[in-house]
Amino acid sequence: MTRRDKGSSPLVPRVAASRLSRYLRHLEELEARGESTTSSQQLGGALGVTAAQVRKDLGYFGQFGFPGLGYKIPNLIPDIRRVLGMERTWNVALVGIGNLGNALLRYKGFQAHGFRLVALFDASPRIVGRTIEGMKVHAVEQAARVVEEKGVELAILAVPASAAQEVASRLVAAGIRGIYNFAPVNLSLPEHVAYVSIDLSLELEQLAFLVSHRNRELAHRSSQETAGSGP
Amino acid sequence: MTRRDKGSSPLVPRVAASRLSRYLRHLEELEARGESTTSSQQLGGALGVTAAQVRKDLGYFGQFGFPGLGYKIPNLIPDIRRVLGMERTWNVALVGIGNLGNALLRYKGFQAHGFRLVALFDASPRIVGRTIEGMKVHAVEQAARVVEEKGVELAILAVPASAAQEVASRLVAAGIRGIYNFAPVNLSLPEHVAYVSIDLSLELEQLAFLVSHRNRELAHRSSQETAGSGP
DNA sequence: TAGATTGTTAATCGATTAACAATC
DNA sequence: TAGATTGTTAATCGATTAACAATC
Repeated sequence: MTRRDKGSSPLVPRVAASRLSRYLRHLEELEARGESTTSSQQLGGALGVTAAQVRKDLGYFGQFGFPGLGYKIPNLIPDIRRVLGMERTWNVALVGIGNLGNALLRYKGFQAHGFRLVALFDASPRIVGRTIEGMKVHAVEQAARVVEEKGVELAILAVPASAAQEVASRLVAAGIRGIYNFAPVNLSLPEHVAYVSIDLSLELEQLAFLVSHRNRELAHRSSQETAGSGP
Repeated sequence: MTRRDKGSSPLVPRVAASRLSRYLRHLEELEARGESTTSSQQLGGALGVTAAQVRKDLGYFGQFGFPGLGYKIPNLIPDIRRVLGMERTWNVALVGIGNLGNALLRYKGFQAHGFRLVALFDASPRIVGRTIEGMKVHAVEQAARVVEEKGVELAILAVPASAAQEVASRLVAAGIRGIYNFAPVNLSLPEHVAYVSIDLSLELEQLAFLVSHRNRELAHRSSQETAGSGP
């Protein structure tokens, strides 16, 4: 229970970085529309956060704006990219070519955002050795060599829950620096390896929860009136 | 800026419900292993949250435990299921059969968790009318009819960002009650429609951010020693 | 009974919002 | 200059943790 990591986390709230990505998205859109400046007010308004929040979030990383004028979009975009580590391309491996893996493999969204898929891995001997989308599928045992050869930095983990921890450990041993996990398990990883997890079923369950709940609320409200004017 | 919704949100912290899903997962695993009781201590330990957090989260929804004894797994599982609205099956439509949609279509995870895919939609005339996995693909224009006929309650939205808002509005008009959105846009939906959003690229960007950051940290630390013993 | 563990209230912590001096 | 908007400090809000009486 000792709070040893006091110094490593408190500067930047975890959610601030995630909002930064959203700001970036929107700024790119504004730029595409030919806009050249914006303000915390405008940016926040578009994304449903307060102007203060926008300024605070940016403030964690530097001073990017001009009092009285706002933010210059052509400057702010690369500034945020730099902060997010997106001024460069990241080499990514996909591990697990099942249903989900196959989809992610063909998903164009990652490439569009500065990620390059450079290696494929799978456990099944029926798949290992095959070539998919121009890439050879390697056995996970080959991770160390392939990671080295291809300069893989991040791994997308789309293997069954039962295999996830073992595969993750192997990837860590192979020198991977971040894991994007789709398996519904809590991986235990060394501190120096970054970790983002998405549980697709869990999120859908959350939606079911919200729907059930919203019902109860509405049932409650309907004692007054039906379908009030939403904001 | 008027806080009108004071009464609608404060009782249950948004994250508590999401932890509930994780508790449920772990409890199911414990049950499969033949365990019959657990404690907030044990449950929290396994998932990386404090015992107090576990008790608090459950406390939002009722009293499920027995002082001195802990929780009875065969009771707690259905209790949480009920809270989450997972004591029943949900009928789901998949909208958008592109790369991602195709994957989600074949993804077995949802079925395993009480969701049933009952309808497919797409905008492309090349796909509409085809049968995939035993389901006919409908045009989005048919949403109202199909939603009614098949009893669709939730929709998985896997369409391009540019189409997302329009399709979402159509689904809402068709009577859908919740949207699980994979398009990287902020949908604006009426209050009575629940909404969960996942942005796959954004999350990967977060991973890149974490890796970049962790580097800076390590670089900092390495002025003292290389690769200290992590907790 | 003694030991264990809950449910819940109070204390702490962190993140969001408001406010405002600095400044373009 | 006057008006606008930043960066940042202080105030508020909400969520997490600690503590402990109730109770099995």
